[in-house]
Amino acid sequence: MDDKGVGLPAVSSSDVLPQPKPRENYVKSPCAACAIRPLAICSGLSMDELCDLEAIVTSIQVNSGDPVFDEGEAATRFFIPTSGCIRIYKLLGDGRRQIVGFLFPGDFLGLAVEGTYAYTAEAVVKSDLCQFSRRDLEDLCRHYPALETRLLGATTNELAIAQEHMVLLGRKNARESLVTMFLMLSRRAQKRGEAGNPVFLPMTRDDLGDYLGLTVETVSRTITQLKSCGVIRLEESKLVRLLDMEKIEEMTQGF
Amino acid sequence: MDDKGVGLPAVSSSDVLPQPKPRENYVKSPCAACAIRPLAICSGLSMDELCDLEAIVTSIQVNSGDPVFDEGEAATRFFIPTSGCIRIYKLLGDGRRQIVGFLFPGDFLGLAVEGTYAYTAEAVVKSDLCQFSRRDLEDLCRHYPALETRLLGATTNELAIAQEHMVLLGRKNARESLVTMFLMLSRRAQKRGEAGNPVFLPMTRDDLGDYLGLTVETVSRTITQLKSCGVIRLEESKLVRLLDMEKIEEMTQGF
DNA sequence: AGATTTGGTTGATCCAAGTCAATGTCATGT
DNA sequence: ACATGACATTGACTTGGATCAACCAAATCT
Repeated sequence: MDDKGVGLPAVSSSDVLPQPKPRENYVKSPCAACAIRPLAICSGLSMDELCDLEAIVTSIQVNSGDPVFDEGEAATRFFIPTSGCIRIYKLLGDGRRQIVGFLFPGDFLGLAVEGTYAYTAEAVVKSDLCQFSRRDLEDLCRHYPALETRLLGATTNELAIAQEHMVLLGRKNARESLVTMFLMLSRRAQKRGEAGNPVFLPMTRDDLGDYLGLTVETVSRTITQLKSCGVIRLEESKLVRLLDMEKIEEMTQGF
Repeated sequence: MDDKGVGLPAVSSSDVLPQPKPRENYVKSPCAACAIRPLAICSGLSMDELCDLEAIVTSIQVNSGDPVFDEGEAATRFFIPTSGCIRIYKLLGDGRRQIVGFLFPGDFLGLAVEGTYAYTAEAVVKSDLCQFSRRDLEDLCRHYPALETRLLGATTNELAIAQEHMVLLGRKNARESLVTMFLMLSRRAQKRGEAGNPVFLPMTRDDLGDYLGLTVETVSRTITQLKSCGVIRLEESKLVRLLDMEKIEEMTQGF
């Protein structure tokens, strides 16, 4: 659920939590000064390596609702969000949508199967991303195997999050699912150096539903329910205060 | 869903499909002669590399129902099944179980988060596995970066399968889920050089349910339903003949 | 051969979440 | 200030899959 240092190649989990700097309005910053670098696969690189990385990166900005890439598109680019939030999802033929993940600063985006993206990526809110050409990044991996090790660690981490998500989708009820998601978002925010308690939900109720395998109505009703039994409080529609952590942990683990 | 050549580091998908050799009773074979090597991360290695790999591998056998490792255990070992079938799952506090994957010959097993296994692995049927010490494998990756590239490719592939699984769990109904699973097992069997049409299900109905987020009863009823509408035929209780491929593809894609 | 266990199927009933529909609440533009 | 449209909430009703309970068949044990 929460992202941890990871992988087959032992990645220490010590290099997390940078001093939290404001990172809104980030447009084009040299990697060396990047506030979210300690969170991303580009952490732990030498100055030389960092220069080489800087040489191949460009920065892009996407507005709320804009696509980053579509499922099935040729996977020529690789991204690291530096601000905002990205949703990645897959569609069924009749329009049913399953959101398979939300990405935040320091996560990565763009792994491909058979040369094409396996899902669609869209901005949940206005977001900035570092963009690499896939070829450039492959070349860099060949020079700096440590980069590939970090990539493997990050992918392993994604896989663990995906497995947690499967448990949620397959075996948890609406209450447990929502609470699990709130706790997960809280922990991820903390990893990024943010407060974590009033949990900020950048996405709509509809997005929540499509992430949790529920409908909007059920999401809305279940939030109301969690409020009335004192587990959470809504400070604003998208700002959830976690009140009873004991109960929350318990629900999350399925007791 | 089906496993494809993968990843950021472009892995060709050409080196699949070995001549299908009998691999039951495999006990301790040198890697050079290994029938499933073309399927696994150990494919595409030079003779030198293969020798180094052989030097660190041991072979183990597990009986039906035996554990390979448990969730939370220190992740000291890494495995590649060479025969049989392994289920990996996570449990909730009250015993609810979600199977997050089934592994077949050539797949890999043992990625860790924070140094511990994130799920439990158990044999579905009597199975053989190549076993590596994690440390040895890490060392070998340092010598042969291509090995790590293959590992990244395989992990990326796993992630894509996990995402397909999330769509199934979150957005498909019982009929669609079962059909999707049959098709997936068929395709994976074909990749391994097996026939693929009567699909062999090594696992119990209970396992199917815990993979699909359903109960045994629903699995059983839904199979009966699929039989009576002519989509499949049961040649034996664990041998499913796919009859109407057109309909099957359609159901799988959610139209 | 008979007893026990394990896995699979079927039936009756229930309920959590889905569906359909109305209404509320903002934020934005004119 | 008002119209518009996107998002959120609530209510009434339906339903797919869960639950509870038999029952069956095949494998294993004694």
